[in-house]
Amino acid sequence: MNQDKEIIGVKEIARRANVSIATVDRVIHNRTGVSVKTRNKINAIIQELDYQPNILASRLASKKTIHLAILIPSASDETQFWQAPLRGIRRAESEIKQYGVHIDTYFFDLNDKESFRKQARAILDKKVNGVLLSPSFVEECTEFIKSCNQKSIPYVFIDSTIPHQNNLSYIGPHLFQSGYLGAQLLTYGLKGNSHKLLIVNISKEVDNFNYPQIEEGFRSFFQERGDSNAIVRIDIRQTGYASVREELSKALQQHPDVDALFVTNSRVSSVARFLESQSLHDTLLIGYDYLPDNIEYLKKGTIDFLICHKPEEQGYRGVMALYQTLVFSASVEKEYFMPIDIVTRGNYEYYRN
Amino acid sequence: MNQDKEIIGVKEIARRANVSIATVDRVIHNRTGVSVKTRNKINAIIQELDYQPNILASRLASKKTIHLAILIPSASDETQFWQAPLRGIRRAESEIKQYGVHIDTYFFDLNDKESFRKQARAILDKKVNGVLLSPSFVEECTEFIKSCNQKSIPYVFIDSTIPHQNNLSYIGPHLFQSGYLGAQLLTYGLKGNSHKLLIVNISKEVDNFNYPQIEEGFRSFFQERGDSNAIVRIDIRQTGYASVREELSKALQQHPDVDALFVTNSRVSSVARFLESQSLHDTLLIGYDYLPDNIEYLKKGTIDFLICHKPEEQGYRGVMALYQTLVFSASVEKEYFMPIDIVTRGNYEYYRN
DNA sequence: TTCAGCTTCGGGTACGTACCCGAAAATTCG
DNA sequence: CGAATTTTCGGGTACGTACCCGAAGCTGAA
Repeated sequence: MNQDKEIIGVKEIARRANVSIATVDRVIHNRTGVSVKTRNKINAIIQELDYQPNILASRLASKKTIHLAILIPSASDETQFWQAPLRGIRRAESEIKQYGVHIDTYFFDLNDKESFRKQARAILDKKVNGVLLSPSFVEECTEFIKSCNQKSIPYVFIDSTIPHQNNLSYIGPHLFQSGYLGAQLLTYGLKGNSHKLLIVNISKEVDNFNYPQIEEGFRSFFQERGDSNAIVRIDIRQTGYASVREELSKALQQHPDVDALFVTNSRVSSVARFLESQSLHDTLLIGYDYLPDNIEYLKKGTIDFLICHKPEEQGYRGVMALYQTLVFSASVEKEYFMPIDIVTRGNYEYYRN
Repeated sequence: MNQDKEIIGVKEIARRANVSIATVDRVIHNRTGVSVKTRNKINAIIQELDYQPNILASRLASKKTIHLAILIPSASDETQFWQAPLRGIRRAESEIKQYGVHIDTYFFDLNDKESFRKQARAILDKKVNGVLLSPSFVEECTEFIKSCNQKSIPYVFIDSTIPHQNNLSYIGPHLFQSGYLGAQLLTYGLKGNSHKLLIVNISKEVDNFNYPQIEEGFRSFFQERGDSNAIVRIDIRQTGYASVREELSKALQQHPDVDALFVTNSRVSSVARFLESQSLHDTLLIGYDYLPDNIEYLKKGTIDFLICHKPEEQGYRGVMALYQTLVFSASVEKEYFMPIDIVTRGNYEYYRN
């Protein structure tokens, strides 16, 4: 009804401060060449008027383009997980490329630490204004971000994190809580409180921050309740199906009375395949990520629940976080935890990554 | 690495066509005053160069503002549900108001059809370029959108829909599937397949498209499985707690062996309150929406699951859909189904509406 | 032929901000 | 005290598009 407040711009600020537009501009961009007195006066007016710069005009007038580098694992046959963050990154790119943002993507091999190092070096060789990366290898990554710190290049972690670093933001799951939820879902499906549960960890990496946190959350749920469940854990270091089958066979021979399995990552489809081959239809199975293979077993009922942390949105938000800080100097939450989504047969059709 | 194609603009088109920028502009906007010959020549060049207008410059130079009207229920004490869509609308507004979009919000009372009519008329009296509305009252809404059709004003439905209308888009849940999921979650928590289930519908409205769809989905799950559950349904037409208590008491006296309750909307907290007062802690309870009252009972374990359709995002997307079509003539999906989210004690902390 | 009326088109300014360049004022130094 | 710096500031142009205004050119009627 009422047209609220007039939109005001640098011109109005300049008029009120009795200075030129150029001076106001200098203050806004924290450039040098303004006396303290003038600067304060202008800042006061900006505060008072709650000035919001016109992004359109700003980006239009600015000639410089912003260069962002992305450093993530390539999506392999083994797990297509990283396709999703990449989709989110592409989506962000197409939204902001007309605003003068350019994105270069660098992939590394999750089985090859050296490839990470190499790509990291390649990024440092180019002039880059910000980096979005998955800190998959702790040591190599620490080295890389040391250089970024020196050059004052902001960087954002997605999917996993390294604690106590100078990263602009971490965008990803709260893994402890995610494991906790997995335990709750299993419990809900199992009557009584003395069961045998199997945690399955299929991964080449040993020195990883992630899985321990998930497992901790998982166990803590039962501790809180004082349940007398027996929880067994197995590690499978070779990710191919053959080795998964072998290790699982062994484990189930040793513990034939397992009621439920909890797989700590997206390779749950391998486990589902095994369970199906053994006609173990009543065993509960929970794992991670909205991947085609997993969804197939979800549909059939072999997998009961998938937990998912919106990987596509992680990519999207990661890029946007860099964009926001670099273009608007906007502040960003240091830790942005993704929702812990539950995907099941009844809602997978409408799930959005 | 390589700087792809040069970005070309109207200036370049004008140069190639040997005309002025103004003429190119006329062609782009289908304005009159250009000879057929010139028009064709320019169009050919636009095609050839795959010209993409610079949105920044375009919006900056254009003086006209777009007026959007929002027509949604006011958030009452009874249910704060509509606060969430409103938040999303405000968020969208703050993003695009600098692009020359103005939003006016009109609230109506869910207990008063006349208030809907009145606000609808108010909207039609003003010059409006697009409308976002919740079609809560079928008859009144049908009348309203008839006028919109006549005036060629695009309109978007959120949260619920009226089938076979000329709406630009529907943004909201797939209700059938949502009820289906509710049934699946109950089943997962109940061993065996012969239980007594109670569907609770607390609402003043009778002629509503929504609840029947949810119930249909709910029942269809058990039909598929061939379960022999007994499903009872009660309708509570007064939404205050007193009447909820009374009706539920009656129902539970008649059916003392109820194992689980499914509440078809956000008033599940009233039911939880009743169950708690009766110390019925083992009865499963599922309902809708991420509201403070509901979350309290979720934490305590009285409510087992809440199903949620991202109401905030519905508001946000609704506004953006109108913006996209009106500003960029972008096409929009006629039906955009929201995810059917499962909120429970283990993940409510990180849920995002 | 002249002039009114119409069609077709180009010049030029504006949108709000970024930033170059040079001028004026303040400061330092010999 | 004058000159050389340095600091502080304003004018003005550019970004790519929208759109006003008026100038040609053309048509047809008197």
